[in-house]
Amino acid sequence: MSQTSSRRTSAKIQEVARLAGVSIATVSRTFNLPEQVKPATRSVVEGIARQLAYYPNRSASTLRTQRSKVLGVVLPTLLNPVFAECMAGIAVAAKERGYAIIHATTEYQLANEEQAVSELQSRSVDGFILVVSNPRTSRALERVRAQGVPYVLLYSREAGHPCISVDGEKALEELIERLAGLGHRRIAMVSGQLQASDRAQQRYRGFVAGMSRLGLDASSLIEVPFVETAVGRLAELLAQRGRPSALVCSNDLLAIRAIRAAHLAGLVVPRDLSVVGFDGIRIGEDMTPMLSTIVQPNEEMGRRSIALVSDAQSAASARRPVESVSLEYYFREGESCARAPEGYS
Amino acid sequence: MSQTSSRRTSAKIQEVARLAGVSIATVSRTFNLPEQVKPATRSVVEGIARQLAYYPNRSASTLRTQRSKVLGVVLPTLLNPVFAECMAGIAVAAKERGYAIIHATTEYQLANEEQAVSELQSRSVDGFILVVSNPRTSRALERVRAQGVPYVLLYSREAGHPCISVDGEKALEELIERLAGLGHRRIAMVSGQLQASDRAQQRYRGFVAGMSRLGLDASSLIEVPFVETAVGRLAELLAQRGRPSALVCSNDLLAIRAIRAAHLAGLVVPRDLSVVGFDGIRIGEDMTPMLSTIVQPNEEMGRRSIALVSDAQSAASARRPVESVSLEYYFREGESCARAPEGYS
DNA sequence: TTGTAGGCGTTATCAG
DNA sequence: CTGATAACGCCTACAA
Repeated sequence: MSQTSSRRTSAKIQEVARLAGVSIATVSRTFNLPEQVKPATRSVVEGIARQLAYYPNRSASTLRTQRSKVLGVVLPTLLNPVFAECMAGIAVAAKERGYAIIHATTEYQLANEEQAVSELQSRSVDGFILVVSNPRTSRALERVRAQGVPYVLLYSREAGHPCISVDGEKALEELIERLAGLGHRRIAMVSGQLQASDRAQQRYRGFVAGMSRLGLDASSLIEVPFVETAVGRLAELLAQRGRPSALVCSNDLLAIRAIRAAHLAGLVVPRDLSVVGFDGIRIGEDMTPMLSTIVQPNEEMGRRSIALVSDAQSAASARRPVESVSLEYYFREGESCARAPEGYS
Repeated sequence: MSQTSSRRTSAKIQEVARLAGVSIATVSRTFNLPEQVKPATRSVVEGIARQLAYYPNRSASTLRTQRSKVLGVVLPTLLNPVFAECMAGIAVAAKERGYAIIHATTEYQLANEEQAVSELQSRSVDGFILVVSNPRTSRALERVRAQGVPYVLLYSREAGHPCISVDGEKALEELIERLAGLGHRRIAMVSGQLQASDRAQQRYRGFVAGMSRLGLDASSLIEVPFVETAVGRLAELLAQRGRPSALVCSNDLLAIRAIRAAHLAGLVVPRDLSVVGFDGIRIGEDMTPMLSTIVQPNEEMGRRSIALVSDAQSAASARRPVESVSLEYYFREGESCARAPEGYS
């Protein structure tokens, strides 16, 4: 009953060594450098270890080797499925490579970025995976570089940093072209605060470029600072005459809200209004109408990020030129995007 | 340029001690037992520490104190927003209390539960927050108890274990009553694999109880083993005559898919079919129709779980009777649930 | 192939 | 209030 099996001796490795008739060094090697241990010895040690349910103490090992086998992940929030999906990919790949993940969310607050990095540094993570607001000005990123551990930026594309992303600018340009092909002329972009995210800026640039190229008015930018308020604000705008026939949203969460706003404004999507998102969150596929969107391989991005930092980890010294990865995106047809209404231009 | 500031001396605490003119013991105390250090000394040390950007090495501290200030979280997946929301709550509360989180997902695979726990144990977490398939048979849970660290079960309700949950059984019973009040007689329950989750079972029991109490046929259980296939399967069923007028889903993700299935079957929700979910994921509020559902306070549940284990942590010895927490749920009206079609019974 | 032993950075005990 | 000093459990030259 009383689980007071208080072993004060501890040092289970000693126990294993004793029972196996070897030194603790050999036990250690059995785990870390098995090939250096005679097979016979090894299997004895392994047997005993299993019996005693012994496994090396990670803190001790970390202290000694200066390697924690923990990676730090900093991202805005897990409440946006795009990051949850990304995290899922990260988790899988990390596990495969023997890393654990400690994450911190910034809630889109710049101040939190730096704090998150500090916290993770104090946990002596071996590397960082970061989704920052803006790589160019990020003090968090500075801190990471100062420390010299490997890192990779997710979703950003910034020369001089290892990034994993898709070309959002190009994607948006193509999207505009597609919409124009469907007869849309009045197209508005809905975005979160542009300055809060270089991803949003990237996509916005594509919007402007695409519109300009077709000679369309690219001035319709609807910035919704707080996602919570997006619906009301959008509904108002959509109720006005002269409203756009298509809404291009900077991310899927906004697109979903835009669809709701349209509904509140008495519009039917996609009959009266086309709405397209960006991110390709899975849940968009289950919605009705199914969300039309530009799909990024979020989980893969997560996986690749682990590959990158963990490779950099091993490479260590050879600080090569920084290798970024640009992945493919694609347009998911969905059902929230259709031909522009007749006589609408 | 070359960041080869290779300090071979390391031991920054020594440096701090030296510059502050004290021993490393005092430096340590300044961080851990500030009240034992003369204010004057303390501020000197703090100043130097800040200058050198010194912070205690966690691994060393963990090794010495046998406390990592890391908590382990095991949950099915982050791709279901219900767990992502929960995790968000966990993260906030953990941060407040100085804990970091390492999580592992099971992907609803029993085998992974135990492996996840082992992995986390090897990372010497100070406690566990678990969302397991079934507390009664969980070997993972056994392992945790064997180790003797504090833990708490999320979403489960099982005597003998500290649990944080809402009363899903009662909630479903009440829901049935509500639907009956709206004229629904043919009500079916849509669930994932029952045996894969005691939460689902709990809710199902409530469904049966509620139906029986009203003298309704409670035999309509639609089990969709793989969520991925839910839509197709449901659409088929909904296309048949004699279909239910209301669908009660064991979770919101299923409800969203049910709505899609209804659409594919040519039905309009809620005019032709009412659909209700369970969980209260936020995104349900942004959908059109807004998801009617039973809302659990997911983030709060996460927060409370941290409170529980971290308190148990400090209490340590006094193993009190196990205190579970049952939180309030509520029905979110939404728009996916309405009066039953005329002449439908 | 295996053993010996120093030290990773802290904390806690015990003196002073 | 402060200092000296053992561990904490492991890894890795270096020796054997």
